[in-house]
Amino acid sequence: MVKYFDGGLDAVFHALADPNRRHIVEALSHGERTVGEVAAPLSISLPAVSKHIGVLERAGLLRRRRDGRVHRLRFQPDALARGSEWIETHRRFWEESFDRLAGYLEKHSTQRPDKH
Amino acid sequence: MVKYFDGGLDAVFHALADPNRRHIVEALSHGERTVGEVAAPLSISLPAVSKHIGVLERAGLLRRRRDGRVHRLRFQPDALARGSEWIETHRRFWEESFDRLAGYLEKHSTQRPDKH
DNA sequence: CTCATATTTAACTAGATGGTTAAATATTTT
DNA sequence: AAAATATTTAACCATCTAGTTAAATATGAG
Repeated sequence: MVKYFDGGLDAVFHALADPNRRHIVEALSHGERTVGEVAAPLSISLPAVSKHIGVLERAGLLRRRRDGRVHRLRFQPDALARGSEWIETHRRFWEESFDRLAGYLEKHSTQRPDKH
Repeated sequence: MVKYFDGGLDAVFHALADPNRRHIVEALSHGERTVGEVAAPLSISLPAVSKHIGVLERAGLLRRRRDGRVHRLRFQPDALARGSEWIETHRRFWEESFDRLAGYLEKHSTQRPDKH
């Protein structure tokens, strides 16, 4: 199996593919929160939240700081930026293709372009 | 049964969390491709590719057009835009928090803000 | 009609995921 | 020291995933 290194995009997108985990990221996007604070509005058990936090942590989306008996979680925007970059790169490719087609159509406005 | 069936964020991010599927999206970002063309560079069986295409299709990331015995696949950037929007929204929240903190520090430059 | 090509569907499998409850660990409070 | 609080780890389970090979479907070509 040809598994190429992709800079953690698998982990980042996988982490974002769950509504509870996105909810956690949303909570952290407003500031630092403890595990309990982040867990409160979710309708799952604390161990389940703990696992979700682990997934986000391994994906690089949050950082944990132990403060006494609470763990304070902090959003880590760089990992999110990596996901965003991949998406924007491919949206841009598409838009450029679209622009090239538009340009072609402008020059050859009476005929439709070949399919390839 | 298939878990990620609609074009929601779960489905979009889940679809992007696999390198083979991202490779397919990359191929399509350069233009329309058939199933066979998209499958050629991947080191997995055709049925496996067919399933990946189904995942991308259900996530709204591509559209299929039957043309004789080939299926032509077209990238669908709107779904990607939805993923991007979620990411950018939360990066923005974070940056705004950061800006507010910066503004606070500017006004109260001799003291550090409370951790709260 | 028959053969070849393009793609999907079916049936199966090993391993991952997301949830649970119960127990363990670490720290603060009394 | 004992009790309370915050969080993780362990053990378990049902379902989902990503892959496989073999068979089915649909269309095109000779």
